[in-house]
Amino acid sequence: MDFVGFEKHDHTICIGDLIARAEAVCRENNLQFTASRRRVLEILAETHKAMGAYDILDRLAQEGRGSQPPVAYRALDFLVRHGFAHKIEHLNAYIACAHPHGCHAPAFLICRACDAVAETAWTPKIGGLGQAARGAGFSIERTVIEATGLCPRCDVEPRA
Amino acid sequence: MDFVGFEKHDHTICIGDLIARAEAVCRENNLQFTASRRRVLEILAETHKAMGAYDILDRLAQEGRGSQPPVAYRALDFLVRHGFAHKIEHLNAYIACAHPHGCHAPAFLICRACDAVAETAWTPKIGGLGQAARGAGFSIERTVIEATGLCPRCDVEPRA
DNA sequence: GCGCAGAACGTTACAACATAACGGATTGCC
DNA sequence: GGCAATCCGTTATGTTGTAACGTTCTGCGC
Repeated sequence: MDFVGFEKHDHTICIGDLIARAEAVCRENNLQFTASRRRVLEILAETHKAMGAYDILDRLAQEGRGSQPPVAYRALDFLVRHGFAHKIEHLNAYIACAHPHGCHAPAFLICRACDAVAETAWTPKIGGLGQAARGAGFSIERTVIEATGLCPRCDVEPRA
Repeated sequence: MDFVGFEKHDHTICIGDLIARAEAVCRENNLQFTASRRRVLEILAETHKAMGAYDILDRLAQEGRGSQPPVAYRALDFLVRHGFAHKIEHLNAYIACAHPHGCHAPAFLICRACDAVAETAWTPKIGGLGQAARGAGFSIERTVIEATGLCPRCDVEPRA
C-alpha cells in the first residue's frame, strides 16, 4: 500500500495527470467535463489539503464564475460521483483524487497540524471489515476510512 | 469480530449496561456524570440509530432541560470524549457506544435504508492501514471507519 | 461552614456547511 | 428545427456547529 501526499514531488505532474485522466474518462463515458467542473478540479488539485466547499466558492467568485453555494456543490458532486475527487467526512471538506488510475475505496491519513491529506488505494472489501460485514449479512456499498494524526513532518517539529 | 445492532436482542439490557458502565467509569475517574449528560446518553441508547444533535436537543427541550444547541453539543462532547458515544461522521450524527467494555477504535456498518447502525470493536491499529501508516511515518491518533450499505433485513426486502 | 478554583450550565448571537426550487441557457440527438 | 436532458445562476432556506459571556454548581482545603 502506498500513500500520496506527504512526500515532496513534482506537483505539476500530479495536476496534469489528474486533469488529463478526468478528460479521458469523461470523453469515454459521455460526461460533460464543463469549464466549471474542470476549474474546481484544478483548484482542488493545486494542493494536497482538503478544501471546504466555501473556500472553493470564494475562488470561483473571484474568477467571476458565480458566487452562490450550488455552483460549488454541483461541481463537487460531479467530481465526487465520478471519482475525480473525494469528500473527507471528518473535515466536511473535499480533495482531488490522488489515484486517478484504477478503482476506488480510498483511505486517508489526515494531519491535524498541517492539514495535509494522504490517500491510499485500499482493497475493495477491506480485509477484516469486509469479511466480518459479509458474515453479519451486511452488503457494503461505500466506505469511509479516515485516520487523523500527525504526518512525518509535524510529528518531528510541531507547528510546521 | 462481532457486531451489535442488527440482531434482535433485549434492549433494556443494552441500556442498563451502558448507563451502569458509564456511571462506574465516571466514578473511577472523577468525572461528573450530570443529569443532562446521563439523559442524553439514555436518549441515544434508546435506539441503535444515529441521532442528530438537534434531534437530541428537541427531546431535551421537551423535557425542559434547555433549548439551545450548546446544551446538546456539550453533553455529546463529553460522551464522545470519554467513549460513551460516538459520532458518525458520514451522517453528522451520534450514537451510543455499543461496546462499553474495553478500548476503542470502533468501526460502523450503516444501513442506508433503515438507518440502523452496527458497531464493532476494531484492532487498535487497523491491520493494513496502521502498518502502512507507520511505514509512511504517520502516527495515527484517531480513526473513522464507516461502511454504508444495506443491512440484512433491508437487503432482502427493500423499504423495510 | 467559608471561600476559592475549576467545571458545568443557560443564553445570545453567529459561523459554517448544505440543499430546495425555479427559470433560463446549453448540449446532444433525431 | 425541435425536443429532451442536462447544466447553470440565483433566491431562499435548512442544517450543523461554535464563540463568548455571565451565572451556578461542585470539590476541596481550611
